[in-house]
Amino acid sequence: MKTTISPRQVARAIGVGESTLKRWCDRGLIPMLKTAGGHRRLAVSDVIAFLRESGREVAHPELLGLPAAVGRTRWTLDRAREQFLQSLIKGHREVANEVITDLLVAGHTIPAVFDSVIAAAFHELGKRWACGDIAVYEERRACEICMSILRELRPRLQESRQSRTQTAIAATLEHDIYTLPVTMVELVLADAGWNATSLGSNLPVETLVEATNKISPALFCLSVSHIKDQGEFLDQLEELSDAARLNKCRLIVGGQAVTSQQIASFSNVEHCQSFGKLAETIKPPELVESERSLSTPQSVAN
Amino acid sequence: MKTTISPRQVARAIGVGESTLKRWCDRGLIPMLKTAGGHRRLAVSDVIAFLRESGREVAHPELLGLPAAVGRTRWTLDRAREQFLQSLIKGHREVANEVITDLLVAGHTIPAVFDSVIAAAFHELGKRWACGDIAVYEERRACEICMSILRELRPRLQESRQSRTQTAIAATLEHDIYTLPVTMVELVLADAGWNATSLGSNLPVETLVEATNKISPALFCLSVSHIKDQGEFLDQLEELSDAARLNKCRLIVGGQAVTSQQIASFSNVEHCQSFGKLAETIKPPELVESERSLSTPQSVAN
DNA sequence: GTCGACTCGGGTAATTCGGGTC
DNA sequence: AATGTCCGAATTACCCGAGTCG
Repeated sequence: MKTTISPRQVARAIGVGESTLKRWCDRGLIPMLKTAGGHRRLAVSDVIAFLRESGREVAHPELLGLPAAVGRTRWTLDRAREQFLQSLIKGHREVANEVITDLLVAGHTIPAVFDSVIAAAFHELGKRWACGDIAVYEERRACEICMSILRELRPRLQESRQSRTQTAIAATLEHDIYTLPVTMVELVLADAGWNATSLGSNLPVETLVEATNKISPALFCLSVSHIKDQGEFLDQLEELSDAARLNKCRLIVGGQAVTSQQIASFSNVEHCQSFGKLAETIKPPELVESERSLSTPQSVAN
Repeated sequence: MKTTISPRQVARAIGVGESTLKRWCDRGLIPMLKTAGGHRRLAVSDVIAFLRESGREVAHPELLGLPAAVGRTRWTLDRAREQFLQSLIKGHREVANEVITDLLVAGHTIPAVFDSVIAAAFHELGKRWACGDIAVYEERRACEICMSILRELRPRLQESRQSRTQTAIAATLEHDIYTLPVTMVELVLADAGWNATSLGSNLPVETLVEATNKISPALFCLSVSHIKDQGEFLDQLEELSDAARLNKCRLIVGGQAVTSQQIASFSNVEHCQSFGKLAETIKPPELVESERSLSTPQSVAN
C-alpha cells in the first residue's frame, strides 16, 4: 500500500502550484520525509490533516484516493446524518461514502462523525426497521455499505506518525452479533495511535479470556449492543475483568445495551457512552521512548 | 534467523524502487556485503541504522523482522498462500495486506488471488480450526483482518471509471453466516465493471426475493458456504429462481457447499465453483457498446 | 545438471530538486 | 508576502539481457 506520495501529486490534487506546495512543506505546514537523494515524500494522511486544518478545498480528490465528489458540498452534521441515512437505505454506496469523507476532510473528528452521523443514522434505521418501514435486505445492505465505508477509512488514518507499540483489541460477547460498533471502536483506537485489532463479534467469553492472556494487550474494548441474559452477561464480564486485571489491561465497556450502573460493581471496568468519550478516555498511548524498537536493532532480529 | 536480506526486500519494506536502493548501497549509505557472485546482502541492523539516520520511518517494520517475510517478491501463488495464512493466524494485518497487494501489483488478477490465496488459506484455516490447532479468537481475528483487507481493495479497483450501469447483487441465504465469500464475490463483480452490492449474509429468502423484485438487478450471485437442510435449500433456491426469471435476472450459485448436480434441475441457475469461473462467466457489461451511444444519462438516474 | 526465481549492471524516460524571475 | 512558471542538474522508476542462487 502506497502511503506516501510526491509533492506534484499533492499539488495537483489540491489545485495549487508545485513550488507553492514545496514552500508549504519547507515551512513545516505539512510533515515531510526526504529520501536519501533529497526528494520529498508526503504521507496521504498528513496531507488530509493539512487540508482539514487549512480549510482548503480539494480540487481533485481522486488523486489522493478519495471519492470523486469530495469538497463539493458543505455539510452540517445534522444534514449529513439525514443524507447518509437516505443513501444507506437506497443503497447508494458512493454517495454515503462521499458524505463521510467530506465531513472528515472538512475537519470533523472521527469520533464526532461516528457519534453524530453513523451511530445516529443506524439508531434511526433500527427504529424504522422495528416499524417495518424498512425491508430486511435494505437494512442488511445498509450495514454492508457502512462496513465497506468504515474499512476504507483505515488506510487514511495517520498510521505513519509513530510506531504503534501499544496493543488494543476490541470485540463483542456471544449473542452480540453487531459488528459495526466494534469496527468503529477499532477505528477510533487506531486513529488515536493504538495498534488496534478487532476480533469481531459473537465471541464466547472463554476465547476472549484466552486472547487477553495470549495477546496481553494494554487495552480491551468490549462493545455491547445486545444482551441476551443479564446475569449471564455479568458473569462473563467478571471473567473478562479478572483476565484483564491479571494482564494489567484496561477494560473499557460501552454500547447501546450497557449503562454505568450495570457495571458499577466492577472496580477495574471503565464505561464509555460514546465514541467521543472513548477517544478522550484512551488518549494517545504515550511514546515509551526508552523501548523504541529501532534503538536496538538486535531486538527486531530475534 | 537470517541477519542479512536482499536489496529488493529492503526496497519493498521501505517503499522505494529497487535500483534506487542499490544506488544508495553503492554510495555507501548502507553498509553492504557481496556474495562471491556479486549479489548484495544487507544486514538488518545496518538497514535500520540507515533508516534512523535518514529520518525515514519504517513503512513496514515487520518485513524486516519477521522470519516469515523472506524472499517476497515475485510471489508464486502457493508461497503467497502460506505467507498469507501465517500472517492471518498471527494477527499481522499489515503483512497479510502486503502479500495481497504485492500479488495484485505483480499482475495477478483478483479472481486468481482470491481462488489460490485467500479462499485456499481459509480452507486450510478451517481444517486447522476443526483440529483444534487454532483458537477461536484467532480464527475470528483472521476473518476480521481479511475482511478489512478486502474492503480496502475496493477503492483501488475503481480504475475502470466507466459508468457502471449493470447492477448486480450478492448474498447468502439464512443459516449461512459466511460473509467473506460474499464480499469476494462483490469485489470480483465490481472488478469486472458491474455496479455490485453485497447484501451480506444470513438473509431470509423472502427478503432476497423482495430485493430481486425491487432492485431488479441484471445479475444475482448466491454464495453458499453452508447448507443446514438440503430440502429447505432447494425450496429456497426455487423461490429465488422464480424471482430471477420474472425479473430477467441471471442467477449464479457458487460456494463450497454446493455442486453442479444439486442445482442441475434448475434451468435458469448457473453454477460457478471458483472466482475465476465467475469472472469468466460474467464479463459482458462493457460489451454493450451499441447501447452506450443510445442510452442517455437519464437511464441511470431512475 | 536442470530450472525457476532472483539479482546484477546499465540504459532510458519521467520526476523532482533548488533557485531565480515574473 | 504569496503564488505560478521556467530552468538545468540531480534523483528516481522502469526496463532489459546476462549471470547467480538454491
